[in-house]
Formats: sequence, structure tokens, C-alpha cells
Amino acid sequence: MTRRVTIADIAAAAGVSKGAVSYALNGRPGVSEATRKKILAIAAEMGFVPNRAARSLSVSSAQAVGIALRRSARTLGIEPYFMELISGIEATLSAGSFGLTLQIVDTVEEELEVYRRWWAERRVDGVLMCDVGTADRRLDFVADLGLPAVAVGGPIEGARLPAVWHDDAEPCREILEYLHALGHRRIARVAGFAHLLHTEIRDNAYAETAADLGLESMETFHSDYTGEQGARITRRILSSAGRPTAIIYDNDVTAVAGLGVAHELGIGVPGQLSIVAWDDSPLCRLTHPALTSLTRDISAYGSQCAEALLSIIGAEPNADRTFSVQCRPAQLSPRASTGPAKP
Amino acid sequence: MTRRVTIADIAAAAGVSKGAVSYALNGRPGVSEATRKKILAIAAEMGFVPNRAARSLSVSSAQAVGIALRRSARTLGIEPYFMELISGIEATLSAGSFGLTLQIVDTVEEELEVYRRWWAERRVDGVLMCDVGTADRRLDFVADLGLPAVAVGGPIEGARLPAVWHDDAEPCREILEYLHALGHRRIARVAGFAHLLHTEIRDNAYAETAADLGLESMETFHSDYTGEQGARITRRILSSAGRPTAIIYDNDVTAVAGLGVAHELGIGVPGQLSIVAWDDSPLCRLTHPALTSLTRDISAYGSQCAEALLSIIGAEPNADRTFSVQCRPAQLSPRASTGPAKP
DNA sequence: CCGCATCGCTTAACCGGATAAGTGACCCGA
DNA sequence: TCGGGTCACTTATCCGGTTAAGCGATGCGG
Repeated sequence: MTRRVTIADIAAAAGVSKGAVSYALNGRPGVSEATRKKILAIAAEMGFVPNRAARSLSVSSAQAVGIALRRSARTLGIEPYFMELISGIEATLSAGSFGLTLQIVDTVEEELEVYRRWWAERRVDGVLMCDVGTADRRLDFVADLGLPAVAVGGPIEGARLPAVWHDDAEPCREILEYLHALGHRRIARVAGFAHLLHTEIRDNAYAETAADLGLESMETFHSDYTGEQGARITRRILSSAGRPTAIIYDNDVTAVAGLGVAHELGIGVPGQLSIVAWDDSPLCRLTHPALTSLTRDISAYGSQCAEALLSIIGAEPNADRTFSVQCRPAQLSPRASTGPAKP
Repeated sequence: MTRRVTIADIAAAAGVSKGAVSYALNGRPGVSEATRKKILAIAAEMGFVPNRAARSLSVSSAQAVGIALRRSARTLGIEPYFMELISGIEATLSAGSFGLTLQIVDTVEEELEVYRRWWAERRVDGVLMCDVGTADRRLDFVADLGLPAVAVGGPIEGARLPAVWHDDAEPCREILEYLHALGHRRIARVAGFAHLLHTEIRDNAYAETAADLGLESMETFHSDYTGEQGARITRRILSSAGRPTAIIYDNDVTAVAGLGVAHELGIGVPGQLSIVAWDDSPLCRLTHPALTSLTRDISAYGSQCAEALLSIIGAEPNADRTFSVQCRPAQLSPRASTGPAKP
């Protein structure tokens, strides 16, 4: 195992100084074209790769962004959302030769501590924050810290950092109108964590549209997104008097669990019950019947988040960071789990 | 946004030299207890956090490990395995204050290139390699590179690096004996990628046990682990003459898809068909009927992998790295998807 | 022909820690 | 009382890059 090649080695081989090598490698003025070519050739031949720590120390940048996920291992594992998001983030980061540092945390306090440490250590140049809440301490925290950050979700009122989001209200309306057109008048909804921003946005959108359409009932039950709770809530909904003819789920996992409960209770889907899921992962197509769901390109969403982050990392620190990127809203993909309501 | 606190600031505040501060902070001899306490107090008060790049540059370690995943976004998203594994890895790494760098790649070449770059840049101190294949180029590659690495899977013959694995043959036998006891004589299996080491191990174990038990048929179909292929293969299996009375799936996603196909074809589970899944994610309990499956603690598995990696990173470079850690094998969790075979 | 700008490169300082070597004060035993 | 050892700390160098400043050679306008 030979020693690493440094710019000093290249300088010696090329018969120039370290400085000249640095200028040549970084495409900056200060060396002639001939010398630059020679240096680049030698560097390539010697298999030179710059030491990340040395560069970071000099220019004070880590060439990495961080993401701290505050979800349990179980949720993270089964929720396709995160891996798809990460995969999209990754694609953009790699293209800009940035690395991705991942950390899983249990509490907000821990998450804030991770941000503080990452930034103090200059381990990352910025962070992406998922699961934006309605009153999210993290937003002010990172802004005060001066840590470049992008909120994955929004819109956020009075935000001091960029938010990348898509309109959730419109798809909510679309679902309800669709179910209404199919004749459904009693609809239930299994939502996600009540404290999440997008849950609140959907809550409001559903309530409003339900009133506009004059639905008989439109009840919402909050869950923790797990299959267990999805099943439990569905059981309760389906065994109530005057049970709904359609249930809308805020994620695919609870929807699949709900479908299982319908099977268990001998309730036909879509004959006696229509089911709509949010977040069209392959999971929705695995079931029988396949689930009608809201499709969005999560991977592309992740890419846009990463782009936004890279753009503020690249800008000067006191530049305006309060812009907001609105992505394409989710589209309804009708499948076999929804049908006409039978009285 | 104030400037970062460095050891020079602490030194000035304490009226000592940078060296003394470094000794004090790292708990090394060279300063009196009184001075050490004073320095530590000042450091804490000033909120000192060492700059990672500077430390890395000095001690030539990144305090981070890398993992490159060569799976499509879709597979990664829906496969609970990876997030659970990562979550376990993460837990151990955080405890040792190591970071995790994640990269998603498309091809082996790209993966090798990532390892080469990471190591040359000293961006990581070691890597974890998933999806070990039967003839895996990566094993020799990282060994030649001198990059500390641990194979997540095994056992690997003549390996030059540690492997963390669990016996797959024993659970295979357990499943077949269980199904045999239930009266099943025609069994099919939807396996994973044929080139993966654990697929081959299971292939052999099933073939042997099937012969021992004198099964009528025990056919294996390789898949890419996606629900689409799981469904397609299951459709073919179930529409063949003399169709099997039980199907074993190598992961949970294909099993869930298979269950959907059985529903679609009106084949009762477990009445006319028994289903066994591997990798007991919550997914298996969401379906109706819940899937009989092989349970293993993937998160704990990830932790053990990370521990193995940290141990070789901590050891001197020429120490023996060929040890092998055998974990607890998967346990069969019988649920409602398996029952007696009916002729 | 002189003064000045420009080019092409070198020198040296710097980033923020770790650490080997050096130094003075002190203690201790002979 | 003196030599040697230990303690507590300082000094200086190093890690591997970046970059401001310096400097000789060349070109060019007046």
C-alpha cells in the first residue's frame, strides 16, 4: 500500500512549485497553458485525488450535506418515501460531487444537537429538514445558527429559509370531488401525525371541500403512519354504525393495512368500500385490488430539494434565503380500489 | 454569526499555548489537573467543537464510514431491509461518534470508483458492502486498495476481509420441514438475484432438503426482488398444470405481490395455497392473511456489521482482517398464510 | 529608452488541530 | 551541593491543500 499522492509529489515530478500545481488543477490563472497541461497529465498519471480534509481546512467547506431523520427504524424501513427521497437527493448531490451524511435521531433535541455539531465541526455545508411541523423549532434554530438549510415541505409562513414543497390542498380537493362523483357521501380519512405541516394543510383542505360538496360526514383520524395504527383505526371506522363508503389514507402503508382489514372483515373493495392512498409507491400496485392513489415523483422532489440547498450553499451567507420552490402537485391515479358507492 | 471557536481562542483565554489546550482536551498527559480543568471549563463555556477537517488532516482519519448501495430507487424505497440495516448501522456509528456517508450507484464500476475516490480523499475510514455476490469483484478490489471493509453477508471462502452473516441454510431446512409437516409436497420458490451469495446458499439448501424429504417438486424462479416480477412469476406458477400448494418467497415484497396475485386468481390463502416470506418486515403483518415469514433482527445485524468495521478501523492496518462474525439465524414466525395442504 | 503593466511562477503564510522536541522549574537522592 | 529525572508547559513542525504577496522577465506605449 503506497503512500497517497499529494500536490507536493506532483510539483516535484513536474519541476514546479506546489502553488503552480494548485493553480493548474483548479483551472485558475497563474500558469501557462503548456505547464497546466503537463501538470494535469502528471497528476492523472500518478492518480492524484485531493485530500478532502486538507481542502476543507483551507476553503472551509465540507462538500457534503447532512440529513437527520427523526423516525423510528420500523417506520423508516417500511415507508418507501424516505429512500426514494434520498435517492433523488443523492443523484443531484453526486452530480455536484457533494456527499450525503445521514443520521437517524430519536428526539428533536437530539436532532438540533446534531445540527449544532455538524455545523460547528464543519462536517456539512448545509442540511435538509424533513417532516416539517406546524410550529417547528428547527426552522429558527438552524437560521440562528447560520447553517444553510432547506425545508422539505411547505409553504412556511415567515420562513427564514427556503422551502421546497407542492400544493397539497389541490389534490385533496381532487380526491374528494372524484369520490363525490362516484356517489360517496360518507368518507373517512386516516391522516398522519397531527403536528406535521402537510397534515394540517390537508386537514383544512378536506374540511373545506367536504363542506363545499355538502358531504354527509368527513371524519379524520390521526395516526403515526404505521400499519398497526392504520389497521386499528380502520377496524374502528368499519365497525361503526353508518360506516363510511370510502376511506382516504395519508400514506401507502396505512392504506395497505386498511385494505387488509377490509379483507379480514369480509368487506369488498371496491364493492362496499373504496380506498384511496397517498404517495404512490410500488406498494400500491402490489395489492389486490391495486390501490387508487396520489402519484408524485418523490425522487424528483428530492432532487429539487438538493438543488435548492446547493444553491444557497453556493451563494454568499447574507444573501436572501427565503425563496420557495413549488413543485408539481400530486396526480390522482385511479385504480381498482375505488368504485361507485352502493347505498 | 460569530466566528468559530478554535483551540487558539481557548489558549488565549486560558493564558496557555495551543499545545497545552490540545493535550488538555484530549486527556493526554502534559498538563496539570488544575490547568486541564480550567481549560476544559473555558472550552465548554466558549462552546468549542473541534473542526473535523483539521483533526482529520492531522491524524489522517475521517471519523466516517461509507456505504454504497447498488439498487434502483424503486427497490431501495420499497425494500424495508436497507433502511432497517442502515438504522442499525447508524446506531452503532453514532455511539462511536462516527458519521455515515451514503451513496447510491448504478453499476459495479461506479461502485468501485466510489470506493477508490472515498479512500483516496480519505472521506471515509472504511466501507460496508451489501449484496455480496458469488464472484464479487469488490472483495479483492477493496482488499487491494487497503480500504477497511466489511462484507454484509457470507460466509465467503478465502475472504481477505471480515464477513458478518447468518446461516441461511438452516432456516431453509426449517421452512421446508414445516411445509412438509403440513402435507405440502409440491412447493415453488421465488428467489432473488441468482448472482447473490445468499441466493446460491439458499438454492443449495432447498435442493438438498427437498431431496431428503422426497418432495414431488421444488422449483425455483429467480427474480429481481420487485413486486412486478414477484407478481408475474406467481401468475405463471399458479396457472401451471399441477400447481404447487405452497410458495416460498425470498423477500417480503415479492411475497406480498404473490399474495395479491392469489387473491386476483381467487385462490384461497392458506386454503388452497400456503405462502412463506423471508425478511419479516411490518409489511408481512399488514396483509390479510398475515404472512408466515422468517424473522431476523436486521437492525441488530446492521449494528454488528458496523461494530466489525469499527474494530478493523481501530486495529493496525496489517492486522488480520479475515475474521467472520456469525449472527443469529432467522426464525420462522408462523402466521395465517400457511396451513395444511389439501389434495 | 524608460516606466509600468502583465505574465508565469515561486515563496510563504494560513486553515485548525496533533505532537515531537525543547525548556525551565522543581524535587530528590547521593 | 550537584547531577539527573520528572513535571508542566512552550515552541515549532507537520498534515495537504489554498492563496495573497513577491519577483524576475517580457512586452509595450510614450
